Amino acid sequence: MPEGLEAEIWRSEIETVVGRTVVDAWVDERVAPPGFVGLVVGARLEGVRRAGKIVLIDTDGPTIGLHFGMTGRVLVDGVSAIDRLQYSSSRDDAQWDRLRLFTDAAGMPAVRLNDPRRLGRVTLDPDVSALGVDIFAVTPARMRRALGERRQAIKTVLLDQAVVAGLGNMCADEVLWWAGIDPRRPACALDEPDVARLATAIRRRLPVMMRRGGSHRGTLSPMVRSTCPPCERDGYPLRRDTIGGRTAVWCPHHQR
DNA sequence: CGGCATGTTTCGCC
DNA sequence: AGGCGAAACATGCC
Repeated sequence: MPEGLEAEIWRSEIETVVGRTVVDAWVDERVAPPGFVGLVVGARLEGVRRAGKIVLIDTDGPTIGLHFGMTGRVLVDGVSAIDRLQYSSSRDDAQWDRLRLFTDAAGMPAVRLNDPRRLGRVTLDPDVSALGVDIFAVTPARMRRALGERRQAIKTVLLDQAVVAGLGNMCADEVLWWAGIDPRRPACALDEPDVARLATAIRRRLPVMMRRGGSHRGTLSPMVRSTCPPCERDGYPLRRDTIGGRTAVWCPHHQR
């Protein structure tokens, strides 16, 4: 589930608890730095930012970093903003909680990080300086500069968080589909119109997907990814390949 | 049951 | 040096 789009949705949710003070906290110590609870209890939540796929909660103490891995999600005051919007078979199981921040002594957690697969992490003052251009700040010029002369497949380069911060596997396939670019092409082989179409696809499609509920809500939905039906644009059968170790779904007819 | 999964990091081999 | 693939992490789901 979690790519930059989901992180942005959760960032926005967490804004509703800014101003409160953490009166108690619990964390799964396997995914957090030593001493985490002691450092955040008593802290006042002062703001919430996002850097790529990472949510950053600023306090009058340390900044709390939320990293979601493959299956992490956030619930604010007991509600998940995303699960209401999409079919989700995953249940709300407290045994998968990795972080709970309480702002009321006797209430439910204000912020919960719930992550069955436990690939997510909770960090303090995370270093985000190596991240590339954010998904919501992409322009053709920045895209060109970010891609550089890299010879790797464009799909692989798009997933590199130091190039574009916040794109995940599903969104990368989606924007390449919209831009009509073969995911296997070397990034350095893209010409100016290619880069412009790619930047435009990121700028135009990601907000649409986010309004619909996130990375699952593109043309290349999970169902489409698993069944590879005819391409919605031209009817040619979609194809599935492994590129850079990740599954890529694409249309060999219009993506060139 | 076998295989796959929205992510990241590490290790070994060119 | 840098690119690349495989493995590891951990567990639910089809």
